[in-house]
Amino acid sequence: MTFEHPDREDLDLSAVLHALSDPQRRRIVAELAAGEEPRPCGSFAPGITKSTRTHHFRVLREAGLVEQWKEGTSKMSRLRRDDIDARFPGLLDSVLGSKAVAQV
Amino acid sequence: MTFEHPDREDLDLSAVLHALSDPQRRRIVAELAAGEEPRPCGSFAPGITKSTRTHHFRVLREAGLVEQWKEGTSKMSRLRRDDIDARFPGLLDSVLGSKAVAQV
DNA sequence: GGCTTAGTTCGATGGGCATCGTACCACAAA
DNA sequence: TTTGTGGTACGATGCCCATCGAACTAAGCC
Repeated sequence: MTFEHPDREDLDLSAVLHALSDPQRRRIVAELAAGEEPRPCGSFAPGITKSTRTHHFRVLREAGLVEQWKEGTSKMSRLRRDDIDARFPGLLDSVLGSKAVAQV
Repeated sequence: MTFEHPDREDLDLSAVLHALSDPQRRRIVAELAAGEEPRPCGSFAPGITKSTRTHHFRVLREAGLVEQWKEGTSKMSRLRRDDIDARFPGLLDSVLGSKAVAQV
């Protein structure tokens, strides 16, 4: 089963910035950017409820920041860095920059 | 009369990203970045009400994106590009990049 | 078939936000 | 001093959002 992922050309800057404006989501994105292995959703953002996590991942996915797919019983996530970089060059790097991430 | 402007060290990434996630505010920021002369608030974002414009400028000011001061009967605004660039290098440039601005 | 594990869905809650209109304030010009 | 102009304050409206718990689903394992 797949989910709706916006095409690269359809990425909306407002949606991306809004998705990145939440500290929890920014933390997820930072973790995804750090370790390059796709990981199940459950291994992110400890301390928040499952349903809240589901919500955050949907926001990230619908903004086009992450790609998700099912693998067995868990759901994997990958950062769509290439697409984001193509549409908004430098944005992800600046948001994930050292000072910025420290502020998560 | 002055207004509360956050210090450079107190700039909050979440607040900045949230402020930039609104198309109207992004348009204001883009106009401020384009013409380097400070301009009165009223000359921005035609088509929205005065009160809405006041609201947007307050969000931008409290996020630390613009500096404002009174000059006679009007209120001038200036983009705090130096502070933003110092805290979040590359962020403003990527948000105001050609593709990005075209999407405003 | 049952149990477990990983996520989703749903409803609720509390809060914030973008927008508006109207009333108000401060300053300047006539 | 009166009038106009640029901007603020306030209240209302309608919407969206972050968070939670509880009930549910789907996939694997015993």
